[in-house]
Amino acid sequence: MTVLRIGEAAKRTGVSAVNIRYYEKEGLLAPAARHDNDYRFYGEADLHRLRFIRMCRAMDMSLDEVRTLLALDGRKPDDCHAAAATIEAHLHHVRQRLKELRALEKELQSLKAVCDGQQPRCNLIAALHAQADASLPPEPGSHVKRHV
Amino acid sequence: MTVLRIGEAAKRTGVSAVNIRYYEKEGLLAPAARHDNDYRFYGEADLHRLRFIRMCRAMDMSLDEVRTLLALDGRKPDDCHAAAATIEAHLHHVRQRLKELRALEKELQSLKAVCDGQQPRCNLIAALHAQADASLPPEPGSHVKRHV
DNA sequence: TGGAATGTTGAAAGTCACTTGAAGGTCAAG
DNA sequence: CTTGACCTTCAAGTGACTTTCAACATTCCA
Repeated sequence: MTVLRIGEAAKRTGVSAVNIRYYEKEGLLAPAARHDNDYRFYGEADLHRLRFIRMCRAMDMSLDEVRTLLALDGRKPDDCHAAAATIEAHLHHVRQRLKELRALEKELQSLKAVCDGQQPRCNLIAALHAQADASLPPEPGSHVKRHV
Repeated sequence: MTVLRIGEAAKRTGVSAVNIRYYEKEGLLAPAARHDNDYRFYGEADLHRLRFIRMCRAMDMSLDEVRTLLALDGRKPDDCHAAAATIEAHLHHVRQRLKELRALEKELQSLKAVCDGQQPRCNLIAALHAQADASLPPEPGSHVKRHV
Protein backbone atom coordinates (compact mmCIF):
# COMPACT_ATOMS: atom_id res chain seq x y z
CA MET A 1 0.00 0.00 0.00
CA THR A 2 1.26 3.39 -1.02
CA VAL A 3 2.14 5.87 1.66
CA LEU A 4 3.20 9.32 0.51
CA ARG A 5 4.27 12.60 1.97
CA ILE A 6 2.38 15.71 1.09
CA GLY A 7 4.59 16.76 -1.81
CA GLU A 8 4.27 13.44 -3.58
CA ALA A 9 0.53 13.37 -2.91
CA ALA A 10 0.39 16.83 -4.46
CA LYS A 11 2.15 15.59 -7.59
CA ARG A 12 -0.11 12.59 -7.91
CA THR A 13 -3.35 14.50 -7.52
CA GLY A 14 -2.61 17.89 -8.99
CA VAL A 15 -3.58 19.60 -5.74
CA SER A 16 -0.71 21.66 -4.38
CA ALA A 17 0.69 20.87 -0.95
CA VAL A 18 -0.47 24.15 0.57
CA ASN A 19 -3.86 23.53 -0.95
CA ILE A 20 -4.03 20.08 0.57
CA ARG A 21 -3.35 21.58 3.99
CA TYR A 22 -6.00 24.18 3.22
CA TYR A 23 -8.58 21.47 2.44
CA GLU A 24 -7.71 19.75 5.67
CA LYS A 25 -8.21 22.96 7.58
CA GLU A 26 -11.54 23.49 5.79
CA GLY A 27 -12.72 20.04 6.75
CA LEU A 28 -12.90 18.56 3.27
CA LEU A 29 -10.23 16.11 4.34
CA ALA A 30 -9.95 14.42 7.69
CA PRO A 31 -6.77 15.41 9.58
CA ALA A 32 -4.00 13.42 7.94
CA ALA A 33 -2.06 10.70 9.73
CA ARG A 34 1.42 11.76 10.84
CA HIS A 35 4.87 10.26 10.90
CA ASP A 36 7.13 10.58 13.92
CA ASN A 37 8.61 13.72 12.42
CA ASP A 38 5.15 15.27 12.24
CA TYR A 39 5.02 15.02 8.46
CA ARG A 40 1.59 14.21 7.11
CA PHE A 41 1.22 11.03 5.10
CA TYR A 42 -1.36 9.89 2.63
CA GLY A 43 -2.68 6.59 1.32
CA GLU A 44 -4.74 5.63 -1.71
CA ALA A 45 -8.04 6.62 -0.12
CA ASP A 46 -6.72 10.11 0.52
CA LEU A 47 -5.48 10.41 -3.05
CA HIS A 48 -8.89 9.36 -4.28
CA ARG A 49 -10.60 11.97 -2.18
CA LEU A 50 -8.18 14.63 -3.37
CA ARG A 51 -8.75 13.72 -7.00
CA PHE A 52 -12.46 13.78 -6.39
CA ILE A 53 -12.25 17.29 -4.99
CA ARG A 54 -10.01 18.41 -7.82
CA MET A 55 -12.40 17.01 -10.37
CA CYS A 56 -15.34 18.83 -8.83
CA ARG A 57 -13.35 22.05 -8.67
CA ALA A 58 -12.39 21.63 -12.31
CA MET A 59 -16.12 21.46 -12.90
CA ASP A 60 -16.34 24.84 -11.17
CA MET A 61 -18.23 23.65 -8.17
CA SER A 62 -17.90 25.62 -4.98
CA LEU A 63 -16.26 23.92 -2.03
CA ASP A 64 -19.70 23.79 -0.46
CA GLU A 65 -21.05 21.83 -3.38
CA VAL A 66 -18.07 19.51 -3.14
CA ARG A 67 -18.67 19.08 0.58
CA THR A 68 -22.25 18.07 -0.18
CA LEU A 69 -21.18 15.54 -2.78
CA LEU A 70 -18.49 14.09 -0.56
CA ALA A 71 -20.99 13.46 2.19
CA LEU A 72 -23.27 11.41 -0.05
CA ASP A 73 -23.71 7.70 0.11
CA GLY A 74 -24.72 5.91 -3.08
CA ARG A 75 -26.79 3.39 -1.18
CA LYS A 76 -29.23 5.89 0.25
CA PRO A 77 -32.07 6.98 -2.06
CA ASP A 78 -32.18 10.45 -0.51
CA ASP A 79 -28.52 10.94 -1.27
CA CYS A 80 -29.06 9.82 -4.82
CA HIS A 81 -31.67 12.48 -5.17
CA ALA A 82 -29.36 15.07 -3.64
CA ALA A 83 -26.53 14.19 -6.01
CA ALA A 84 -28.80 14.46 -9.03
CA ALA A 85 -30.03 17.84 -7.81
CA THR A 86 -26.51 19.15 -7.29
CA ILE A 87 -25.41 18.08 -10.77
CA GLU A 88 -28.55 19.49 -12.30
CA ALA A 89 -28.12 22.84 -10.56
CA HIS A 90 -24.53 22.95 -11.58
CA LEU A 91 -25.28 22.15 -15.19
CA HIS A 92 -27.72 25.02 -15.22
CA HIS A 93 -25.09 27.33 -13.87
CA VAL A 94 -22.57 26.24 -16.48
CA ARG A 95 -25.06 26.75 -19.31
CA GLN A 96 -25.91 30.20 -18.06
CA ARG A 97 -22.26 31.11 -18.04
CA LEU A 98 -21.73 29.64 -21.50
CA LYS A 99 -24.49 31.83 -22.84
CA GLU A 100 -22.89 34.93 -21.38
CA LEU A 101 -19.45 34.07 -22.64
CA ARG A 102 -20.68 33.38 -26.16
CA ALA A 103 -22.29 36.81 -26.28
CA LEU A 104 -19.06 38.23 -24.95
CA GLU A 105 -16.99 36.52 -27.59
CA LYS A 106 -19.11 38.06 -30.32
CA GLU A 107 -18.82 41.49 -28.82
CA LEU A 108 -15.07 41.29 -28.53
CA GLN A 109 -14.81 39.99 -32.06
CA SER A 110 -16.70 42.88 -33.54
CA LEU A 111 -14.70 45.25 -31.39
CA LYS A 112 -11.50 43.74 -32.69
CA ALA A 113 -12.72 44.03 -36.26
CA VAL A 114 -12.79 47.81 -36.19
CA CYS A 115 -9.11 48.27 -35.47
CA ASP A 116 -5.89 46.45 -36.18
CA GLY A 117 -3.81 48.58 -33.82
CA GLN A 118 -2.02 50.30 -36.70
CA GLN A 119 -4.27 53.31 -37.30
CA PRO A 120 -3.33 56.88 -36.46
CA ARG A 121 -6.78 57.43 -34.97
CA CYS A 122 -8.09 54.45 -33.09
CA ASN A 123 -11.58 53.32 -33.93
CA LEU A 124 -11.46 50.77 -31.20
CA ILE A 125 -11.12 53.21 -28.35
CA ALA A 126 -13.83 55.36 -29.86
CA ALA A 127 -16.04 52.32 -30.31
CA LEU A 128 -15.50 51.32 -26.72
CA HIS A 129 -16.64 54.68 -25.48
CA ALA A 130 -19.57 54.81 -27.87
CA GLN A 131 -20.66 51.44 -26.61
CA ALA A 132 -20.50 52.63 -23.04
CA ASP A 133 -22.81 55.51 -23.85
CA ALA A 134 -25.20 53.25 -25.67
CA SER A 135 -25.41 50.81 -22.77
CA LEU A 136 -28.80 50.76 -21.10
CA PRO A 137 -29.53 51.58 -17.52
CA PRO A 138 -29.61 48.27 -15.66
CA GLU A 139 -32.68 46.14 -16.09
CA PRO A 140 -34.13 45.73 -12.61
CA GLY A 141 -33.62 41.98 -12.29
CA SER A 142 -30.24 41.68 -13.90
CA HIS A 143 -27.48 41.34 -11.40
CA VAL A 144 -25.82 38.19 -12.50
CA LYS A 145 -24.66 36.26 -9.51
CA ARG A 146 -21.58 34.51 -10.73
CA HIS A 147 -19.56 32.58 -8.27
CA VAL A 148 -17.16 31.91 -11.10
CA MET B 1 -26.29 69.86 -17.22
CA THR B 2 -27.21 66.95 -15.02
CA VAL B 3 -25.84 66.82 -11.51
CA LEU B 4 -26.70 63.79 -9.46
CA ARG B 5 -26.06 62.37 -6.05
CA ILE B 6 -24.45 58.98 -5.74
CA GLY B 7 -27.71 57.02 -5.45
CA GLU B 8 -29.12 58.45 -8.65
CA ALA B 9 -25.80 57.97 -10.43
CA ALA B 10 -25.93 54.36 -9.26
CA LYS B 11 -29.39 53.92 -10.76
CA ARG B 12 -28.39 55.46 -14.06
CA THR B 13 -25.23 53.43 -14.51
CA GLY B 14 -26.02 50.12 -12.84
CA VAL B 15 -23.01 50.48 -10.54
CA SER B 16 -24.07 50.41 -6.90
CA ALA B 17 -23.31 53.39 -4.67
CA VAL B 18 -20.87 51.46 -2.51
CA ASN B 19 -19.22 50.20 -5.63
CA ILE B 20 -18.86 53.72 -6.99
CA ARG B 21 -17.10 54.75 -3.80
CA TYR B 22 -14.96 51.64 -4.13
CA TYR B 23 -13.92 52.58 -7.66
CA GLU B 24 -13.04 56.05 -6.45
CA LYS B 25 -10.90 54.58 -3.71
CA GLU B 26 -9.23 52.31 -6.26
CA GLY B 27 -8.43 55.23 -8.49
CA LEU B 28 -10.61 54.26 -11.44
CA LEU B 29 -12.57 57.43 -10.81
CA ALA B 30 -11.14 60.78 -9.80
CA PRO B 31 -12.33 61.90 -6.36
CA ALA B 32 -15.86 63.15 -6.92
CA ALA B 33 -16.85 66.77 -6.49
CA ARG B 34 -18.70 67.47 -3.24
CA HIS B 35 -21.64 69.55 -2.12
CA ASP B 36 -21.52 71.64 1.06
CA ASN B 37 -22.98 68.72 2.95
CA ASP B 38 -20.10 66.54 1.80
CA TYR B 39 -22.31 64.52 -0.54
CA ARG B 40 -20.59 63.47 -3.74
CA PHE B 41 -22.09 64.65 -7.00
CA TYR B 42 -21.75 63.44 -10.53
CA GLY B 43 -22.12 64.86 -14.03
CA GLU B 44 -22.50 63.31 -17.46
CA ALA B 45 -18.77 62.66 -17.86
CA ASP B 46 -18.75 60.68 -14.63
CA LEU B 47 -21.75 58.67 -15.69
CA HIS B 48 -20.01 57.88 -18.96
CA ARG B 49 -16.93 56.68 -17.18
CA LEU B 50 -18.99 54.54 -14.84
CA ARG B 51 -20.85 52.96 -17.74
CA PHE B 52 -17.55 52.33 -19.45
CA ILE B 53 -16.23 50.52 -16.42
CA ARG B 54 -19.42 48.53 -16.04
CA MET B 55 -19.31 47.50 -19.67
CA CYS B 56 -15.73 46.32 -19.35
CA ARG B 57 -16.57 44.42 -16.19
CA ALA B 58 -19.54 42.83 -17.94
CA MET B 59 -16.97 41.66 -20.46
CA ASP B 60 -15.13 40.08 -17.56
CA MET B 61 -12.11 42.29 -17.69
CA SER B 62 -10.12 42.74 -14.53
CA LEU B 63 -10.01 46.19 -12.98
CA ASP B 64 -6.43 46.40 -14.14
CA GLU B 65 -7.46 45.85 -17.74
CA VAL B 66 -10.12 48.50 -17.32
CA ARG B 67 -7.59 50.88 -15.85
CA THR B 68 -5.41 50.34 -18.91
CA LEU B 69 -8.25 50.98 -21.29
CA LEU B 70 -9.38 54.08 -19.42
CA ALA B 71 -5.96 55.60 -19.68
CA LEU B 72 -5.87 55.29 -23.46
CA ASP B 73 -6.20 58.12 -25.90
CA GLY B 74 -7.63 57.30 -29.33
CA ARG B 75 -5.40 59.89 -30.99
CA LYS B 76 -2.14 58.25 -30.04
CA PRO B 77 -1.00 55.35 -32.23
CA ASP B 78 0.71 53.64 -29.32
CA ASP B 79 -2.52 53.70 -27.37
CA CYS B 80 -4.37 52.29 -30.33
CA HIS B 81 -1.97 49.41 -30.35
CA ALA B 82 -2.37 48.91 -26.61
CA ALA B 83 -6.15 48.84 -26.89
CA ALA B 84 -6.03 46.27 -29.67
CA ALA B 85 -3.65 44.14 -27.63
CA THR B 86 -5.88 44.30 -24.56
CA ILE B 87 -8.97 43.27 -26.51
CA GLU B 88 -7.04 40.54 -28.26
CA ALA B 89 -5.70 39.15 -24.98
CA HIS B 90 -9.12 39.28 -23.47
CA LEU B 91 -10.73 37.52 -26.40
CA HIS B 92 -8.18 34.79 -26.05
CA HIS B 93 -9.01 34.44 -22.40
CA VAL B 94 -12.73 34.23 -23.11
CA ARG B 95 -12.22 31.57 -25.78
CA GLN B 96 -10.09 29.52 -23.46
CA ARG B 97 -12.80 29.63 -20.86
CA LEU B 98 -15.47 28.76 -23.41
CA LYS B 99 -13.55 25.68 -24.38
CA GLU B 100 -13.32 24.56 -20.78
CA LEU B 101 -16.96 25.18 -20.09
CA ARG B 102 -18.11 23.31 -23.17
CA ALA B 103 -16.12 20.28 -22.07
CA LEU B 104 -17.64 20.71 -18.66
CA GLU B 105 -21.17 20.83 -19.99
CA LYS B 106 -20.66 17.53 -21.80
CA GLU B 107 -19.27 15.91 -18.72
CA LEU B 108 -22.16 17.05 -16.56
CA GLN B 109 -24.64 15.93 -19.18
CA SER B 110 -23.30 12.42 -19.32
CA LEU B 111 -23.14 12.36 -15.56
CA LYS B 112 -26.77 13.40 -15.38
CA ALA B 113 -27.74 10.73 -17.88
CA VAL B 114 -26.77 7.86 -15.60
CA CYS B 115 -29.17 8.74 -12.80
CA ASP B 116 -32.56 10.34 -12.43
CA GLY B 117 -32.38 10.59 -8.65
CA GLN B 118 -34.99 7.87 -8.19
CA GLN B 119 -32.84 4.77 -7.98
CA PRO B 120 -32.25 2.77 -4.84
CA ARG B 121 -28.53 2.53 -5.68
CA CYS B 122 -27.16 5.68 -7.16
CA ASN B 123 -25.13 5.30 -10.32
CA LEU B 124 -24.31 8.93 -10.27
CA ILE B 125 -22.39 8.93 -7.04
CA ALA B 126 -20.57 5.81 -8.13
CA ALA B 127 -19.82 7.38 -11.49
CA LEU B 128 -18.48 10.47 -9.79
CA HIS B 129 -16.05 8.43 -7.77
CA ALA B 130 -15.07 6.27 -10.71
CA GLN B 131 -14.31 9.40 -12.66
CA ALA B 132 -12.13 10.72 -9.88
CA ASP B 133 -10.08 7.53 -9.95
CA ALA B 134 -9.78 7.65 -13.71
CA SER B 135 -8.57 11.23 -13.70
CA LEU B 136 -4.97 11.57 -14.76
CA PRO B 137 -2.16 13.01 -12.76
CA PRO B 138 -1.85 16.66 -13.75
CA GLU B 139 -0.20 17.39 -17.04
CA PRO B 140 2.84 19.53 -16.27
CA GLY B 141 1.67 22.70 -18.00
CA SER B 142 -1.95 22.60 -16.98
CA HIS B 143 -2.70 24.96 -14.18
CA VAL B 144 -5.42 27.08 -15.61
CA LYS B 145 -5.03 30.61 -14.46
CA ARG B 146 -8.54 31.87 -14.33
CA HIS B 147 -9.13 35.30 -12.98
CA VAL B 148 -12.80 34.70 -13.53
C1' DT C 1 31.21 14.43 8.48
C1' DG C 2 29.71 18.93 6.77
C1' DG C 3 26.99 21.67 4.39
C1' DA C 4 23.85 22.78 0.66
C1' DA C 5 19.56 21.74 -1.43
C1' DT C 6 15.12 20.30 -0.95
C1' DG C 7 10.92 19.24 1.75
C1' DT C 8 7.87 20.04 5.57
C1' DT C 9 5.67 22.60 9.41
C1' DG C 10 2.29 26.40 11.04
C1' DA C 11 0.62 30.86 11.03
C1' DA C 12 -0.33 35.15 8.94
C1' DA C 13 -0.97 38.22 5.34
C1' DG C 14 -2.16 39.15 0.55
C1' DT C 15 -5.30 38.59 -3.64
C1' DC C 16 -9.63 40.26 -6.29
C1' DA C 17 -13.72 42.71 -6.57
C1' DC C 18 -16.68 43.39 -4.06
C1' DT C 19 -20.49 43.13 -0.05
C1' DT C 20 -22.00 43.83 4.60
C1' DG C 21 -22.19 46.14 8.88
C1' DA C 22 -21.71 49.71 12.29
C1' DA C 23 -22.35 54.29 13.67
C1' DG C 24 -23.36 58.40 12.55
C1' DG C 25 -24.77 63.09 9.62
C1' DT C 26 -28.46 65.48 6.29
C1' DC C 27 -32.77 66.53 4.57
C1' DA C 28 -37.78 66.62 3.15
C1' DA C 29 -42.47 65.21 4.40
C1' DG C 30 -46.09 64.54 7.75
C1' DC D 1 -40.38 66.57 16.10
C1' DT D 2 -40.01 62.40 14.39
C1' DT D 3 -39.72 59.24 10.74
C1' DG D 4 -37.50 57.49 6.88
C1' DA D 5 -34.64 57.81 2.93
C1' DC D 6 -30.43 59.06 1.74
C1' DC D 7 -25.54 60.12 2.55
C1' DT D 8 -20.80 59.76 5.12
C1' DT D 9 -16.46 56.88 6.77
C1' DC D 10 -14.18 52.94 8.21
C1' DA D 11 -13.67 48.09 9.20
C1' DA D 12 -14.45 43.48 8.48
C1' DG D 13 -16.16 39.56 5.76
C1' DT D 14 -16.35 36.64 1.33
C1' DG D 15 -14.18 32.41 -1.44
C1' DA D 16 -10.58 29.81 -2.66
C1' DC D 17 -6.82 30.13 -2.70
C1' DT D 18 -1.40 32.01 -3.05
C1' DT D 19 2.50 34.12 -0.93
C1' DT D 20 5.61 34.96 2.59
C1' DC D 21 7.89 33.92 6.74
C1' DA D 22 10.71 31.48 9.97
C1' DA D 23 11.96 27.23 11.73
C1' DC D 24 12.84 22.32 11.47
C1' DA D 25 13.76 17.56 8.80
C1' DT D 26 15.76 14.94 5.36
C1' DT D 27 18.57 13.79 1.51
C1' DC D 28 22.47 14.21 -1.49
C1' DC D 29 27.21 14.92 -2.67
C1' DA D 30 32.02 15.59 -1.74
